[in-house]
Amino acid sequence: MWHFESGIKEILENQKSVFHVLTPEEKEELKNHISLTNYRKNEYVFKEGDKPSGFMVLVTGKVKIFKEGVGGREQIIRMSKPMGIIGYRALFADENHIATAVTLEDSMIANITMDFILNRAVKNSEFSLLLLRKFALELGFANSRTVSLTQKHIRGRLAESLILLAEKYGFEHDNTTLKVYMSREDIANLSNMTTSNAIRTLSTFANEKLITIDGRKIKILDLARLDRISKLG
Amino acid sequence: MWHFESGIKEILENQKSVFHVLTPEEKEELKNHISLTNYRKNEYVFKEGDKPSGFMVLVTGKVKIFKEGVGGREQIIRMSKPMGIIGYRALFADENHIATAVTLEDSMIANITMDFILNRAVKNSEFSLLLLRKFALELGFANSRTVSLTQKHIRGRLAESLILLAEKYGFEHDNTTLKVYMSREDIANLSNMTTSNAIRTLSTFANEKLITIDGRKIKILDLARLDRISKLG
DNA sequence: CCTTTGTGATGTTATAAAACACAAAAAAAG
DNA sequence: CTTTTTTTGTGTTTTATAACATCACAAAGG
Repeated sequence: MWHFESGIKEILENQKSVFHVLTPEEKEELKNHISLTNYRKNEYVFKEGDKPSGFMVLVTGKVKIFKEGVGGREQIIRMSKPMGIIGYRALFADENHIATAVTLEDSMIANITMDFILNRAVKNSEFSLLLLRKFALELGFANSRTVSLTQKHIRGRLAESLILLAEKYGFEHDNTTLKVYMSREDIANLSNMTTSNAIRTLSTFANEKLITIDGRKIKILDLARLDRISKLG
Repeated sequence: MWHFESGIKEILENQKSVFHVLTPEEKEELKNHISLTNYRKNEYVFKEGDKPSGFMVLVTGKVKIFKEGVGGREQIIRMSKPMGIIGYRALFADENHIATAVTLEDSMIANITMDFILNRAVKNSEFSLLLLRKFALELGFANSRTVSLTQKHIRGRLAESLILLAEKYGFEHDNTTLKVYMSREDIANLSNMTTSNAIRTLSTFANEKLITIDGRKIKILDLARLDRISKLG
């Protein structure tokens, strides 16, 4: 409802936005093809099976993207942070969404018409290359995750998830508290385990002084050792 | 050693080749940036950690692409067939390879310089869009596989792999024999299970008249039921 | 204020699949 | 043709983790 102007500015100028490589003219035109929407915490952005509405950029907030598996079990396949792009896979594959996006906190999301992306942006080869790079990185991430989630043991998977969250969202000013607050269930869905096992293993990690837990507030005490646990499997 | 000319022609003109969308001039120039190499069965095309040598197209043969996981356990993340592109993820991500490619049979592979791709091909927005589409489809596949491999039980995973192989490589003239001959170990590595369990479960499937096995020759007798087993988990 | 609902915590049991062990058969090498 | 190596097949044991069962506590709602 507010901050819309600064949201547009971010999308156009922020170094981390894919659109910052556009020419001034292209940026000007983009303004006519953008709409911004505010979402409250735990709102659906799109659902598995939905027809994609456009190319989306998360302006502020956090979003989880998950797939529904056997017996409704959710697997979080990606976490998005500001200036991250979402829903673009389905657009370029010309398919419906194969995953669901839900906000983790209040968020603002920009929706850019596919028409603009296809008929303007992609004509700019720097933009194309940047998108190709985004896809390549995400594909690499997905492939690595497949191996981790299938082969690592529970401790390794949880350690990897904690490191992932630390790298993605960073820390609060104390430099140890994870700047993301997820339910145990979400942590479990990110790490391919049951909620009970996420809770149990987090407790074990706390006992081992790798982390401290205070509700949803997680402090990383020993990143090096978490890393070893993750790499070991 | 032979068939090189027809190999080039395939790459330029086959509808399934990404390069068929290039203009005649671009195709002409591409000829100066291609090299063709023959590989024998079970040869490495590239290894995890290698610097990518170029954009590759599998002209003839079959290639498996796998990642090494915990304790050296291999996970096959992709199977490639003629006109499939390989090694492109690392190029666009500007990273070293994160997976290893090995031929399943004698194969011919074209290597196109990245210089040509970046400075010529990507300027053609139809080509860019096609590549973006390839990436989008592969990412969707990877995400779906992550969920299948982590959540489905052994029978479901094996059934899914058999269906995958059938869709990818098709059947011999009898319309039932899979047109791909893999070791039990490879089937296991594709399906995230141990070799023993792949062998055992294949035998079970044969007993249930879902398939017949004769060495590495697998006949699919009841695709519908395999599909149900796969979907059920 | 009490009731309901959601989340977190922990112990117990059940089970799917890995790990292990050993043959037999097939393929490759000498 | 024999020997060696690789691949396939099968039974047994072990183990990691899901499933289940409570319980405690906090938050939300009437």
